[in-house]
Amino acid sequence: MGRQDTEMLKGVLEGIVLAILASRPAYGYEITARLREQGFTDLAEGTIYALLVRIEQRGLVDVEKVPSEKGPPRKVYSLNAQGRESLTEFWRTWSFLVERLERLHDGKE
Amino acid sequence: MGRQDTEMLKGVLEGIVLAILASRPAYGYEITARLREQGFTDLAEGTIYALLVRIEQRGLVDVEKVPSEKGPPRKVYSLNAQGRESLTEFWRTWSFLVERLERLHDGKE
DNA sequence: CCGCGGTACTGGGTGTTGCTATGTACCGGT
DNA sequence: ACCGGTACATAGCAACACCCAGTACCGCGG
Repeated sequence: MGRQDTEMLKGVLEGIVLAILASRPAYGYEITARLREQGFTDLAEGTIYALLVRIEQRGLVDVEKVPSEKGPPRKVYSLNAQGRESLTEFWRTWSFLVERLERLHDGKE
Repeated sequence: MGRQDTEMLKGVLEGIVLAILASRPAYGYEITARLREQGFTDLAEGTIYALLVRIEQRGLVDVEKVPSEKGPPRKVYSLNAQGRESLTEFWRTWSFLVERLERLHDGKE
């Protein structure tokens, strides 16, 4: 992926992470790995950690430190009520965008 | 629209403008007005002008100055070959994103 | 036993982008 | 003569994803 793609991720990536956490709690390293498997091959590791810090500071997630068998303790994030609200809001905005762009793609205006 | 929305526009807005120019040439003031009509109510005027300057510098559009009946001359932008290529690339990335997010929304992973 | 690779998190600095705010300029109607 | 709508330009700001380097913990092979 190139320059344009990384710009397009802005804002969207947060929604993606919230959506992942909505299905079940997860920690940074795991999220990065999963996203890379799912096609975001160039995703930088530091990006996810920074994003997690941000959404934690905004109170969208709860954090629990869990010891790992294979390295330093994991910070497991889980979506709380405010996070679910934010996710709903994200889907609303996302749907709006998708709808607008579909119209543009079909050349309706 | 709020904070999240403006972040989500990043990168996408360029694709939107390219798509608009693909259907027919247009000038900045006109593009801003059209986008506002189509739901991007909070779109700042300066944003479009800055964006047009950028895509011009990257050689994606051709520019022609056309006198207006109601004000200063318009700078009419039209998509050139390179711009069409860039637009195709944009749609490819966009489709990828839409596909990923659809999967997340349907809770498939 | 010691380095090495995999796991896991952290932090500083950079570039791109959209927003805010302000300024310039042209025109017609009152 | 002024005001509002048309039309463009730009300097400064904040947010975000990136790059890069560092820290730390573990098990394994030499």
